[in-house]
Amino acid sequence: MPTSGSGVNKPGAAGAASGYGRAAIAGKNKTRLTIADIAREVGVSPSAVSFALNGRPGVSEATRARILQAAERMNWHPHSAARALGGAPAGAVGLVLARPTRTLGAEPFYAQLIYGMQSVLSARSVALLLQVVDDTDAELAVYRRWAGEQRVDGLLIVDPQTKDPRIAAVEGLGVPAIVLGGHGKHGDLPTVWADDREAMLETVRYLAALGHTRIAHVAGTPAFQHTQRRIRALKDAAGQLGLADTQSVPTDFSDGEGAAVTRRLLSQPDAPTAIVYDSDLMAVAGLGVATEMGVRVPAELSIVSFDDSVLTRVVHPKITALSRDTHALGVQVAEALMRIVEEPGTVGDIKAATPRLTVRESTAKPGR
Amino acid sequence: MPTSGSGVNKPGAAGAASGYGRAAIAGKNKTRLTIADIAREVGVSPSAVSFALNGRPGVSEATRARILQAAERMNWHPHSAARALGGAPAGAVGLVLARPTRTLGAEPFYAQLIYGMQSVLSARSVALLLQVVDDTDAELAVYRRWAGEQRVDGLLIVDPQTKDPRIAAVEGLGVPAIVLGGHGKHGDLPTVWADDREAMLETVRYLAALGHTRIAHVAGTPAFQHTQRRIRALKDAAGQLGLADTQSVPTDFSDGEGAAVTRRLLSQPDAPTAIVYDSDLMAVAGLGVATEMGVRVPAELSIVSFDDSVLTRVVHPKITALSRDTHALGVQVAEALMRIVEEPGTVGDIKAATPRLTVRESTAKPGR
DNA sequence: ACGAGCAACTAAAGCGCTAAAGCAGCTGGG
DNA sequence: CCCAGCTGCTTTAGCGCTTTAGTTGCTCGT
Repeated sequence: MPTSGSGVNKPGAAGAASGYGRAAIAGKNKTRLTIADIAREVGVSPSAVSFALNGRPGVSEATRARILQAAERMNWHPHSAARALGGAPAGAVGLVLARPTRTLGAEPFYAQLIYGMQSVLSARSVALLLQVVDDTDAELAVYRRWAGEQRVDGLLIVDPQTKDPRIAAVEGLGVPAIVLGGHGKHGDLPTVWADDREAMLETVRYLAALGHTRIAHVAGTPAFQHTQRRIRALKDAAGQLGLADTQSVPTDFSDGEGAAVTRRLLSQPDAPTAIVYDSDLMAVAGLGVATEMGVRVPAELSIVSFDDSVLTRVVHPKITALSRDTHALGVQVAEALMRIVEEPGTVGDIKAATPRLTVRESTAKPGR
Repeated sequence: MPTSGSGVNKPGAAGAASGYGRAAIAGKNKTRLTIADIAREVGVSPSAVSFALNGRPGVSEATRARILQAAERMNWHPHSAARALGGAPAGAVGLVLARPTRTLGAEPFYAQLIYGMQSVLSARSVALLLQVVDDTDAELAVYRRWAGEQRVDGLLIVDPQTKDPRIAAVEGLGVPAIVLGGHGKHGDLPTVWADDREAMLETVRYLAALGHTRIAHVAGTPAFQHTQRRIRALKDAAGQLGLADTQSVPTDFSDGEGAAVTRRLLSQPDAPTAIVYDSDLMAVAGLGVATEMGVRVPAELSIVSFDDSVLTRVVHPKITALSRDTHALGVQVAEALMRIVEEPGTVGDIKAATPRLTVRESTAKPGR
């Protein structure tokens, strides 16, 4: 493949079109049902059928009705490739997640997001192309391939980083795209973002009001813009409220690091009395560690999760969390994406609802 | 749309090809890079380029090299639609999940499965089309549409039910498909299945060996074949081992029902001393309820999850689970799917690894 | 009553690619 | 020395659809 040395059209690969062996091509010989079949059935020309099916002028209402009936009766569907070849959109949008595949899967966030997107996409019969890759380079290669193959009409870029090479690359490809969670530099691509800063401020204010002064933040990957925003917000809040003893510890978002960092924090001489976790999975892992170490939650330790899902509700005590409706976020993102595909240039940055603090059972006045 | 009354080609819809508004079609006027451009560049005919790029005979090695270089230099990618139109495979496989979208997302199973599949699919540059719908009717409609539109080369059917209308429907469509978890009637479609029965038997034997006699099973949806197999296995095991007091309680797999059923079970006069949950999410929810009710795990109640993921490991006590490598299962499924796409008829039923009991901290001799 | 104008259609071209058929120029066996 | 049989290419057709450019056969205004 021209892109990056390995791929579809390797010289030696003996002509595997899109990754299958050659044998596959032989397969289908059962001729498809085409527009011409309908035309024959109804007794008109193929173009008349096309007009009718697409609601375009050029056929009488009577003929149109007969054609539509015939199409329905014969269970005809337009061949997506044929349409796309004529310049029509591909009818699909793409999402690439760049993570080592084994560690993903436990985070409900993307799953929720995708399901939310689906409720918009399904309604419009737009397909979602999903790909999970290892790193950003592979992600870029997928974007280039999809763009070149004209497979997608739009892209969703997630987890924008502080200096994100994907933005410029995708802009260069000319594929409409939405950035999720960017609010800084993200080129000319519109973003759907949430006010992490405000959410963090609210959380810290609440914890401070309860009487906590030693607040720790088990953060995510510092490369992510939203992680940065949260770290900065905590620092600012600490300054405003006069909390001397706050800290943000970066992790890779995994439950393992979440647990390890918690263990470390709780072993310190001046252990924090409250911990804010950047993901619900890490919060649950942290709770597990606390339980295991005999640190009572919330009596001795308050826990807040910066993401909410069933996870925070199935454990005991139920975890206080910054909840946002991820499903609704997915809807919002998908709608923005549809919009930018249909009418490029009409979409600006969109601020999603700010995550709100849902107080459950894991937070209380600092004990002892 | 011909299929079921609502869809792409509604008469009044003014010709929205694949769901976008008409405006979208006007968009792209920047002409694509085509095979002809490469041909011109190199000074050969388009077909020579096609031969070269596909590794077919008909060009000299020297010319082939020049063409490949030019293609790479110009960053050319084949237009997927054009290829597909010529009869080549679509380069995509489809997966439909039929669940109310809001309740999904917390179950790591599908996410893990998908990520596992990706490691096979990505390597072959085969895309995954994902759609989440509400019910089986909608699922069938998606299959019909995808087949009609020639969007996918293969399908993965998950959660086979006792009398599953999808099997016959998909067979009728003539699209290669793999059934995940079927092991009963699933037509002529091959299945990748795990031996739930053996897993359940092993679990019950283990619990019985510990001394448990009152064993409850918080099952999933009875319509699913695998749920049925587990229920039957428990009954059989109870018979063999002389356990009088076992029961299976069906649920909808949600954490809510899992918690509710647990609460009910633990409130009975002769409460079970061990509970087997059909999903890790329900197991965690059950553990939460036990903790909340002051029932000590594992001292007073042993808990086993019939599915394993981070969830079972982040809580405290860590939950004993029937673990299988879902990621590996995804790999296996994707490989089977690729195989059946390439060479239909060569794939038989495949038995995946039997889930093995991973004993952690949530099981012990019945206490008091 | 006659051409302009329109409605309702058909014919044909083209999207980018693959594949079958065609066609030069060479080699080599009888 | 001639032509079968290569190799290495080009030409052409065709995938299923949309779309533009016709082509009928009307109606209508004057």
